Amino acid sequence: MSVTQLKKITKAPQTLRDIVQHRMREAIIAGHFAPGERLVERPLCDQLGVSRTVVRETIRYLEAEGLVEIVPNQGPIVATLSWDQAKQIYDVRLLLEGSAAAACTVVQGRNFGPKLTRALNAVEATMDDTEWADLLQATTKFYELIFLEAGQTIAWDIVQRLNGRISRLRALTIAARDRETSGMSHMRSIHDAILSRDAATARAAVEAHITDAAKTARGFLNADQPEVKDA
Amino acid sequence: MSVTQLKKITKAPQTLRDIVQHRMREAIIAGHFAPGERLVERPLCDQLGVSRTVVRETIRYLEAEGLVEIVPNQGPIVATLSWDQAKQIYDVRLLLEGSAAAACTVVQGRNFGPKLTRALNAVEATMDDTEWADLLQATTKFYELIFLEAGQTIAWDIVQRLNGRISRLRALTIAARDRETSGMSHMRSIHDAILSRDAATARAAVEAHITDAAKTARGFLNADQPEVKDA
DNA sequence: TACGGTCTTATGGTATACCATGCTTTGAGA
DNA sequence: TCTCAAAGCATGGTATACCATAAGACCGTA
Repeated sequence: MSVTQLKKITKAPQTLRDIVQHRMREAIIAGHFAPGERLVERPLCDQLGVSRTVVRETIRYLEAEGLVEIVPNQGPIVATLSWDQAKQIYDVRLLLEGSAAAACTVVQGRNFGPKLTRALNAVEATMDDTEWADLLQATTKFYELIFLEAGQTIAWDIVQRLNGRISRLRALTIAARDRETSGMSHMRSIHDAILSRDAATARAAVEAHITDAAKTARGFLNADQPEVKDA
Repeated sequence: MSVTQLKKITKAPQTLRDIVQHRMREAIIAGHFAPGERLVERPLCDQLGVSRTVVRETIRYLEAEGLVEIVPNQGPIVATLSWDQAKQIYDVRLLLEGSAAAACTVVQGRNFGPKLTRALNAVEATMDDTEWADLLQATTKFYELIFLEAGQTIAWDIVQRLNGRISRLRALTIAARDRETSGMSHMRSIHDAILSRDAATARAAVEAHITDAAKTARGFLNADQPEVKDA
């Protein structure tokens, strides 16, 4: 391949901001920062080895993403998550992912089936991993395939952003192994329904998957912070 | 009310960033900047009378919102909108707004009816205004009531953000007066269905409203930029 | 005249120093 | 021990200097 030359020309203009953004997002999602924890600029600069400008811009971006909140006269903190918010997020995912799966049954191309099957197998393969991040990534890839095949890139962006906000919950639900087996069976149902082009069943399977995850998550979140956030 | 005292204590910690952010967002949404137009930092600093830092952070935020795109090695431009993207946005709105209206039929409080009626009347009142922004705002308020009553604040955030990205289209569709009357009748249907707690009809009315708007928008966008954006 | 290489310039990107403000904490005095 | 003031700290905000790069102008040569 002459990709080498092309790569050189189209060389990744990955800016420092992008790297820092990615790193911080990952750090928050991975739970490296606790929710509510303050994100003090200058220490972050030291840790990351970049200037304040970069950190500040990154924080702005993550604020817009909902991963970071700004406390007036105090600065940025890692966004906290109430059960009410989490429930709303699961509700939106229910709509978007259900719709994507249904659309996918109609518009899927001829080589989509094998790809989806491979993705499902990848999920199953990571099931026994000790590293929960791998399973999370495999699951993400599975859904990404569905959204992209349905041509719903914007909805996928929204879902990904929402997933970032409930990443801690997702990690917790994954840690619950008993749920995983049911999660796996749900995903198999989704896979089968899509390949047999059964829109209604596909949507139902997705909704079952998410409802199940939400139910598991609720237990954790209620135990975590039982107090109700006022309006 | 002792609001005065409270106001003083809780005095708006509105930072410069917030102001600039708001101003620029409004400017883009109002069409003051053309899509694809470059947002050169230093001139913006001069125009707004602020430093580059503020402008840059604002641009990061708007980038995350999807209002601004970054062209590698060139800098930020006002986001462009292809018909495919617009269609996706209308599709997501279809799901979220339909769902909100349906939920609203169930959970609405006793004083919600009058409020919704007032909002509907406000829309009708602005119908003859020359200023399209007023009608847009009244329409927004109408839907906001529905989302908040349904307790779907996150979905409302998403819809608002999406609306920002298709603001030009919304302005154009509003300029088409013939659509407005039908839009008004659609909103009246939504209003009536919600108040009579008829979920299915409410959802259908919302979907009719959006589908209609999308159809009108399509004409404008196809005329605007017929070329297809490559993947 | 046309082509190609170099130089300038404008812009994005980064780093750093500085000031004002508002918490928070700590310490001194009552 | 309690209270209040002052100092420290973190942030918001600003200005500026520096580098890299991309685009365009300019000039020299064929």
